[in-house]
Amino acid sequence: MASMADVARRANVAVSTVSYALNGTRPVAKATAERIRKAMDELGYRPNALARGLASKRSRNVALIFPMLERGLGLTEMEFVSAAAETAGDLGYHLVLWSTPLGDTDLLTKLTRQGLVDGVVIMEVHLEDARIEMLRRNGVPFCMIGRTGDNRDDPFADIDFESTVRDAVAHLAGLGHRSVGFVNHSQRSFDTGYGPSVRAARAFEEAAAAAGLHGFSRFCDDSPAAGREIWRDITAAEPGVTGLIVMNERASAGVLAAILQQGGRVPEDYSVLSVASSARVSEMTYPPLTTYHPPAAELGRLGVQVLIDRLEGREVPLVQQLIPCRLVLRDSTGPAARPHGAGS
Amino acid sequence: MASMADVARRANVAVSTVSYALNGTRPVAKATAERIRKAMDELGYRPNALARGLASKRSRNVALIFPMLERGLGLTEMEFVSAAAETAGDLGYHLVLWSTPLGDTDLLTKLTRQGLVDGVVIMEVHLEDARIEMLRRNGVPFCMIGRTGDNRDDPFADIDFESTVRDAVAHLAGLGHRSVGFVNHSQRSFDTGYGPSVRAARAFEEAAAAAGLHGFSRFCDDSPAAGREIWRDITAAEPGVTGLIVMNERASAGVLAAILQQGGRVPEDYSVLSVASSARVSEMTYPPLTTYHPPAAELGRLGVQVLIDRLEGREVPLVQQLIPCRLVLRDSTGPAARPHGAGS
DNA sequence: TTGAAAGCGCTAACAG
DNA sequence: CTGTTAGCGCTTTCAA
Repeated sequence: MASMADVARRANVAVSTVSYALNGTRPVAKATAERIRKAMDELGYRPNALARGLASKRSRNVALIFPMLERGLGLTEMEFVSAAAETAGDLGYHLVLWSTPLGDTDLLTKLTRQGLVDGVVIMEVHLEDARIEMLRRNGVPFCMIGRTGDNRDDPFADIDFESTVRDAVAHLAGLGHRSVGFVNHSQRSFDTGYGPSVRAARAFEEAAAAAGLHGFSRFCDDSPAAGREIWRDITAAEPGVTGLIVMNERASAGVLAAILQQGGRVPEDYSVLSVASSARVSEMTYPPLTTYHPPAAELGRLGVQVLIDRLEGREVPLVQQLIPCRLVLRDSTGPAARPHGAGS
Repeated sequence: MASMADVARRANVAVSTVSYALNGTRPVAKATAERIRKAMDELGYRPNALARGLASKRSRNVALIFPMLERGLGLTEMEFVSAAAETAGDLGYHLVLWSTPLGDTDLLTKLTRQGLVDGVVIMEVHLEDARIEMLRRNGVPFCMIGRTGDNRDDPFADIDFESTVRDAVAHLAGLGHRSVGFVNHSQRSFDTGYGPSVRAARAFEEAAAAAGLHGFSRFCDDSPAAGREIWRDITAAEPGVTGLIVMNERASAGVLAAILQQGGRVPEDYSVLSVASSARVSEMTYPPLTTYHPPAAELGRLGVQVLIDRLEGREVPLVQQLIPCRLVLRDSTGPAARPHGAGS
């Protein structure tokens, strides 16, 4: 493997000149630069990333802190990771994947101190997140996907759950629905301060009240079975229901199945509107779900872009960006029917 | 950030001794070792990954070569990546994600020469794959997920499509189906030598013949719309069909929808058996799909394990492992009905 | 059982 | 505009 010294020798210059030419850190005469360039590709030279990092104290690696979740990762996460990796590459960085359990601050501290990465993008941030405090304390540059409750001046990119849920409620209200339910993630996710659960729950209450309709909420485990059960529960407790907003991808299939099984029709009798569910999954159900798709790729791109901007010391304003989900109409929503699934 | 010199000073030993103690590369007196250990955690010392890598010429990083596909990544890939990252971490390695277009050998060569990683796990290997040839030529240690056509002595882990498809055919044959179709990925995927498409197609032909049933195949683009279309095509051309094996996750929903739309019932009139489709997606359809689930996590684990074994120079036999998909019974298959969807 | 010292390949003063 | 040189923090000979 050709080293910088080899290149220097072949071009008849000092190694430093090669370095300067390579990084543009200092002006180099045109002729010299050309000789160096030539020597480089005759030798197939590639700078050694480790040596460069060690000397410059900048590895040009960033880590993606990637949750190990019991509930597993979804397609949204896949899109996110994919976009993050691509963006890092485009900006001349490498993306390292750190798969860590949510609570494990110690592991994160260890990883962080190894000097392998210049900063981190951290997923699945909770309202109170010990990991964020650790990063702040240790001066590790970071960008959050999601955000803490107390956040002030740390950069983040997150889904705008508030506006998305508001839009969803407005969408159903506009179709004439007067009694609308919200199916959230599990009670546990809410209790542990999982941002989406907490913010969406609050936003739903407010939006329903503002729209003057009867709104009610349910927590629901992330599984089709739980979705089926929650529908039974809802029809028992809320006989007037005609519209449902579901922010729980796995449960949504169960809800649809339960409705059909009871002889209900979607969307003639009930409208089901999915929130923050990936395109690939929403198109699989019967009927295909009208959905607010999460901006997964945008978030991935933005997260690493913002982080790298900071690392490069650019004079950038603090980025705290909220991106709403985008409505994709499919076949699960329509004008409200009379209650009790009486048909149209 | 405390360095090794700091630790050495505090423990009253030479840096080399600290190094030896840390790596167990040379015996160190018990008392000395203890003093060093103490100094280390008083200082919160963590060895610098770059320096260590530069000096030892082993970065303890491995890359995952991660395809940038037009058709996008699925949940199977997510599970795979997740398991790979976790395994790498468990073995004391870091996983770097290299998102590269399938054909881009040059990019890969560049990345590879930077000395950031000791080896690579490469996904989405095609029957003829220029990337593999490049890795071989440049002496980059690797482990394939999938395999080339000419493969001899390179390690790989792959889904056993042959046996899986054979099992799938046997499953339907056992239920009394005599006319069975196979819905593959796109014609293009087959033509470009995408292993799963090619191997499964061949395996289906053979298994159908061996089982003495009428088998026919169709290529199908990866989308629900294409799935719907293919079903119309099939019912027109193969009126006797009662069973379908679908190795195309996105198309499967379309197939189901088209069947229902034509008034057919699943599984009473038609059995639909999904192959290599993730659990999270198969459970979303109506009815939920009986599926042969891909061993994504196992492959991810195995891939990095095998690679790291080689990197550590362990005396390991060549691993070329095929893992079959695992049958999960859901509601889309049942005993064969009389043809024409006449019902039971 | 331990130390001293020469690099690993590069960057970034410092000096011309 | 270019060269010399001292590290970056570690591993690993060589020598004791």
